[in-house]
Amino acid sequence: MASTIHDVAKQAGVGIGTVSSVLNNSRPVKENTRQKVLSAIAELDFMPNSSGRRLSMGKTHTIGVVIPYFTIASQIERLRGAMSVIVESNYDMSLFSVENIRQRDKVLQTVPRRGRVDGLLIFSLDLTDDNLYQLQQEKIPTVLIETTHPQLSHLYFNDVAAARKAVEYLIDLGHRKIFYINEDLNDPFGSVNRHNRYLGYCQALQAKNLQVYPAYYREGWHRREKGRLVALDILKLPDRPTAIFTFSDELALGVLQAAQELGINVPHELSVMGYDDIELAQFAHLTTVQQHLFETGVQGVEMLFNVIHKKPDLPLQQELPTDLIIRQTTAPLGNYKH
Amino acid sequence: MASTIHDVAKQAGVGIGTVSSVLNNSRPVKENTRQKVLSAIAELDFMPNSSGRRLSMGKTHTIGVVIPYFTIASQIERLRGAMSVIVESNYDMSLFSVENIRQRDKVLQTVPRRGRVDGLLIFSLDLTDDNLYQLQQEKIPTVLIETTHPQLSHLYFNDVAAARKAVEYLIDLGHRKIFYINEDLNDPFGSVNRHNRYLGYCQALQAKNLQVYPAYYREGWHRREKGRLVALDILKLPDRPTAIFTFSDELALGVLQAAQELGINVPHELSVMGYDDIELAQFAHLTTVQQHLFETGVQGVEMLFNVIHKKPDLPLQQELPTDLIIRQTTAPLGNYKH
DNA sequence: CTGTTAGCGCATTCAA
DNA sequence: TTGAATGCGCTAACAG
Repeated sequence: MASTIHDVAKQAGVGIGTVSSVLNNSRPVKENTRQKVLSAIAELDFMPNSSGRRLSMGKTHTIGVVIPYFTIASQIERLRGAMSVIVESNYDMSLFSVENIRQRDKVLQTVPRRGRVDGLLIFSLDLTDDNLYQLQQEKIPTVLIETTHPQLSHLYFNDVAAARKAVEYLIDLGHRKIFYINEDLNDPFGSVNRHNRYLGYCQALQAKNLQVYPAYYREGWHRREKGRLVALDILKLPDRPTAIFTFSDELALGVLQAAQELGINVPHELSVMGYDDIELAQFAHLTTVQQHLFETGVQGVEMLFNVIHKKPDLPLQQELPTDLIIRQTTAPLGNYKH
Repeated sequence: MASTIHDVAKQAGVGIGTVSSVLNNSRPVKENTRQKVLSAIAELDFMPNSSGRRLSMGKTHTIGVVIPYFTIASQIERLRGAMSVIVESNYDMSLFSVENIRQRDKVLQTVPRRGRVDGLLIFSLDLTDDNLYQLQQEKIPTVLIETTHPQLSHLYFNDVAAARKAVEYLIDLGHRKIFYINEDLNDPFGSVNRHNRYLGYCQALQAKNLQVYPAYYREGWHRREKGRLVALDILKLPDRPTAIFTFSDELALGVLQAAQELGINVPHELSVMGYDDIELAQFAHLTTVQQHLFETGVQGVEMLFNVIHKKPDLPLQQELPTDLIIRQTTAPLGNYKH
């Protein structure tokens, strides 16, 4: 049915080696025979079978992208960035969504095999020793995004510094009662950045000689609704905060919703600071920490191509910048009486 | 390096045929030898090479998903739905983003080949005759979503009826000056649904004995910003509309933004009706036509599996329901004076 | 410059 | 019940 390299060879009256040479420019071919081959290819509408080529070359020309919590807007933004590079290369993108530990372990022990993908881009997943062992076994080029690992190439953010800068900004506005709503520290996929952002929060307070009150620390899940519920709780306190910093924009959007429901004016009665700068953040005029999500995806793929083609001895590591984006959910303390 | 079926056979002291039989349960194996094979597999941490299996079986166990305008929220929602099914099957998902005609033609003439994917899921793309020809040539199972084609399986919406219902709702609220902001009718990827929704708009007016004014028809692009610009234009008219219906939620969000800038109260001075029900629509309390985006992705993959496994003679076709979601951007006319 | 051949790793048929 | 041989379509080494 679909024609093969043999059909082309026969049609052109040459051997299959010559056809292959024309296809891949792998060795010089006399112009005359090249033309014969090319027209045979055109007549038969031939295109080399991908499976055959994969097996023969031992390459898949496929990049696997592993994404936890595919429902999160920030992950989609990164994916878009990664896609924009891959679509212009001659690689395919295979997508693996991971929503729980079972799926993570299944993906991490079946996907990184020769013959499956040439390289792996892993988003926001702290790897277990078992996971790492699997990767090392097969020597599959791997790049981590938004996580670090001493033995793997990665692209990471300085979460401590970024969170610290954000909270210092709130302090400089005059705020003293600043709550932090974190994501679950027991997340199955790891919580290094959760720890780090909290650390940044603490460092900011200490740098300004303010005390860290454990009572100002709360945890939500990564859904907007959770942020709303936690905020409703906090904002009903007799001595409620004048500012809330959250682990993610999703949580912050929930906080905004809660404030609206309680008739609390943002930013005059309450400042809200998010983290991520997802598309919705702009719509909600949310002050937040920008992660350059799209750009991260782009650079992740570029780093992965580097690892695949240049096979560096040591893992590549690169820190990415973050920026504070001031919008309209933060304001100086005391501008407003209620 | 990575072990092969031969290594396993040697380790277990059997032939490779036996190992293959154990792996695929393709023929009975004596329990004793099965155990020997299984423990050899465990010892060597063997997993069959995907490329070898693909070539031998002539199947890729990969579903290709083609998505135009990967930046659009509604497409992501559908993708999530599709992913939720594929991740639990033993298929991989290969993603192909298509942002322009060049990319569309490249993808549609290189991807649907044997050895590349076993099936193709195509979102929101009106196919050209050339595109169709490519698909037919290779007989690759294909399912279209949000487009129709007599010769291909597809999942579609009754855009005419849905738009009509939406506009009739506005009319029933008392509105008479109802603008429609469409997307570009010259979109390179096709405009059947753009035509259909406009048709529904016209039908609604005619059914209520109202006239269709060409002046009430505008076009934007699919970005929010475009919706905003068009709306700014419309809302400054001396005889501005009391209601605006848009092709997409993105456009509607732009309209809301414009109204806010001009100090026009929604819904009391202006009703706004979107289309899609993306996640943001809920956040913006936008009245809209729900497309069940996630569910569409789910059903698309299920239909594709049907086509792949049962090879029906005729293309499968299924109409999907749409619902009007009333939120807070529409209100009866005349409740408010300005 | 080009035709032939030997694998790549597997599933499967044919013998035994 | 099992081992050996064949072929999937291709690339690359080998030989001319």
